[in-house]
Amino acid sequence: MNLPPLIQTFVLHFGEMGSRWGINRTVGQIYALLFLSSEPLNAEDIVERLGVSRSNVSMGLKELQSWNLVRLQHMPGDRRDYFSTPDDIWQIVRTLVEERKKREIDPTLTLLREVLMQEPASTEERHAQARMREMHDLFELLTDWYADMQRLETVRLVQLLKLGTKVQKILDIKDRVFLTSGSKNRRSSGKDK
Amino acid sequence: MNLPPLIQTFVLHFGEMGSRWGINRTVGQIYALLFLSSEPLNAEDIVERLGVSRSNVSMGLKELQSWNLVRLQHMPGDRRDYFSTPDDIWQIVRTLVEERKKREIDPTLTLLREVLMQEPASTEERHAQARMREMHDLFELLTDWYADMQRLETVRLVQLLKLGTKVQKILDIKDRVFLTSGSKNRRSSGKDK
DNA sequence: CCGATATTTCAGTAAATTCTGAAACTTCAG
DNA sequence: CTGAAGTTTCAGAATTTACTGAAATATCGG
Repeated sequence: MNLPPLIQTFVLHFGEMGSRWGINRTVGQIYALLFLSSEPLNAEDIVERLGVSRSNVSMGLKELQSWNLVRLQHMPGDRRDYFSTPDDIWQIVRTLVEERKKREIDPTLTLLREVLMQEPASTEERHAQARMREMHDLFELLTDWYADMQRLETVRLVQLLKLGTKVQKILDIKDRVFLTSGSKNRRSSGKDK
Repeated sequence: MNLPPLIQTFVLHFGEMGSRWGINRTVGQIYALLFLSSEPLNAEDIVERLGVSRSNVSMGLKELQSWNLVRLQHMPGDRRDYFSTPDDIWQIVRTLVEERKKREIDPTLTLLREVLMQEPASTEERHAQARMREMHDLFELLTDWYADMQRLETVRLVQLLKLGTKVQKILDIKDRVFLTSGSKNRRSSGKDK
């Protein structure tokens, strides 16, 4: 591996982290390298820097493309493929979450819906179905919320995240403003440190 | 594998899903089984139902315990260990997120902070550091937000998630309410990097 | 169409992970 | 203290996943 120390540290770390996710070490390293690079890299560049085989890089890049995590581009007068990551890191997060949802959450939701349609044949199955419904409802709540968030512009999304639970206080204020006529619809006042 | 069809479908699915996360098939299956079960199971129960070796179950349970994802309990007059998952599915989510943060995000944040302390030795390293700072700031924003959410009671958390982006509208209303006197105390817009 | 360059595929191997059975250890009742 | 029941550990086997080099395929300028 042929990298400046600072970059190497990061690349190795992401290689290991990749293993914890479904992604393999090389794919993690390639992405880390592209993420840090100021200009797009071609496959041969990556081979040199990471010291892995050309075919391994080819497969890794294919995998990253299937995740929509890299941009493919060309340099004038050069027919090699050059790869880079989006400049906007939030775009990366959005894509990552979207793809994981597509591969993990959506199939699970489909399966849960199917299983919930069936008639339970025993007490045991009845209880299991109740449990699955809890999971289904939770997943649905989360994906609906996620769809909402994904729709926001980044600036607003960041605003909202920065607010954190302060949003609760604002909701209380809103309640007070709109409930001037003594409605019973009050939100209880919580303490948030 | 000796399970009612409905339960088996779910258990198999979670086994495969487990592989996509860092977790192995058996561990995924064990958890799925415990999650659906109406009463706690001992290791031998799990062996029978999943048809895997006793030692495999033992290791799987150890792994789940290290994630704080199972409750260990005892039945009167029986010295075998019985395992179950929390009744409250939100508790499971909280634990899962907490543990993943501990294993994946926190070490990465530590590494990023260390690397950001160093003096870049080249233009390439300088650019890489800038990139790492973007990532650091993003992770920090997300973990701060997460800490806030983790602090909320479940009922309130669900309220908030259900609101989704409607919260935005309320924020706008709040702005209007508080800016009647042309104050400059507006919600800050954009990144403050 | 040719040859030069670039990329992908793929079969075989290497490496890593998972799983098992046997042995070691622990706990507890008598 | 003994032995039965329960649990964990661990070395090796089985399986899965990752990686490589060589061959096949694709692309393009001339």
